[in-house]
Amino acid sequence: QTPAAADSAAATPPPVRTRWTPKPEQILILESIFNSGMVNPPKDETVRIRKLLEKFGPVGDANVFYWFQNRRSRSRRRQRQLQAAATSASVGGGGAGFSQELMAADCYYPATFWGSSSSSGIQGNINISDTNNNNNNNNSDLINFPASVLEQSPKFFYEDSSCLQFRQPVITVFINGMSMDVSGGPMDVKAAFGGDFVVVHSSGTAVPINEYGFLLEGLKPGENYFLV
Amino acid sequence: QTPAAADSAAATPPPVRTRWTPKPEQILILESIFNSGMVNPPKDETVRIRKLLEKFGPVGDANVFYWFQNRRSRSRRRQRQLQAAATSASVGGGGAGFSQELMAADCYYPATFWGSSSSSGIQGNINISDTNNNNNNNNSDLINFPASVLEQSPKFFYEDSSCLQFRQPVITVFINGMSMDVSGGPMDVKAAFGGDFVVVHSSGTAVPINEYGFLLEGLKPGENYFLV
DNA sequence: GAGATATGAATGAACG
DNA sequence: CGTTCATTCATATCTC
Repeated sequence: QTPAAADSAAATPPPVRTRWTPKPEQILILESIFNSGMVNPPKDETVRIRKLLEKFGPVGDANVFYWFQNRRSRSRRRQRQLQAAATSASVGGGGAGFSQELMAADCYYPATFWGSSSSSGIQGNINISDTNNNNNNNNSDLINFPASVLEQSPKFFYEDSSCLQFRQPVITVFINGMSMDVSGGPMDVKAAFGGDFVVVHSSGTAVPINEYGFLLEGLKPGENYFLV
Repeated sequence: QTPAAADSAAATPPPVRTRWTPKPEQILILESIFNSGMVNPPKDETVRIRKLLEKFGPVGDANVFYWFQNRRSRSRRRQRQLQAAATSASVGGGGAGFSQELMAADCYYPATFWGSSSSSGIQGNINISDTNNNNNNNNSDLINFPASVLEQSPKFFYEDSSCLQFRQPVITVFINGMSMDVSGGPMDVKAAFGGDFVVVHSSGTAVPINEYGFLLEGLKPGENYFLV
């Protein structure tokens, strides 16, 4: 039953969750299975797991499947992240940021694929989602712009130190008669001027571009060009 | 679900989760990057951004990743919302070459752009994850830096002198009859003009915007536009 | 300081 | 599997 239903609104007392929200007990079970090494349960295992989980609340095979998929994916990502973090050196400030999750060991498992390669239906059953989205919540969500941000204007950069960023010289040229500052090196015409223009020098010769739309050479400071 | 309540433990032992609170300077930087068109920075870019932000306070790659993810999501939703609100406006129109395209305001775009169409490979999309390897090369012989990486409104333009600089050529156009300097590349309409306008060229055609409310292409120097 | 809002973080569900 | 989207949760921030 979709919210549509035509009839009058009002109804939506039934707290229909569009997406599965695992109960703490379910998470505990899933977590322990995962941590035991079974990070990628075959289909039949998935079904068993689902049945186990059902004792604590509605859940479908697909939910279990997705859970493991996400768990593997995110666990691995985190692993990589901090691996990389270790690689990168110091930098003072050391970041903040990351969340908890102590890092359940990501122990890989032989990997038994189920269902052959990929997808193909994960199985069609289920889902809790029986529907609906509902929600009458109307949240307004207007924009926003950190007003406070605009106020405090700071002077940024002025001190650099570790930022190997190469910067390209900015030169001043005349485009269609107007003075303009542009990158001194080869540039992406479309990105810079907003369209696939042919840049023509005042002498009448067009500035050559490569197959990607980049100027092969930078413009010459103080010269006049036209966008055609 | 509240962490409490669960008899047995849940999956979040550490109840104290302090969240990153970006400094005004950091927000300004992030906003300018986003508004410049880089709405979905690849992993390496994310790292660079994080390093830049670190000058103003502790921050991790994950924070940057989440920031862009949330920014895209919320910007997109907002855009969708007001597009829906505008749907009621006459749509088809047929012919008169004028009003017709006023509402063509929303042409979806692939999503990761900023290299503009063809930039050669800088873009890719990855995220925090990335794995590995790859990236071998880096000898770009062409690209240097996405030209579209920049700064957006000429007003704030911290001509700094250090690293990473986001700046795009500024062009002069006429908006509602007034001469005005704007970013030459794709820009965030709302951020630039202060409202969700449809930018109409003097020829009567509307300048297309993407799902985030960004102009797909920059304005043309010296041309006349109207905000509707 | 309770309620409303802005927004960082987390995660289920897809897609390719 | 990596990536991305849509929601949801939780907290920082602001207001009266």
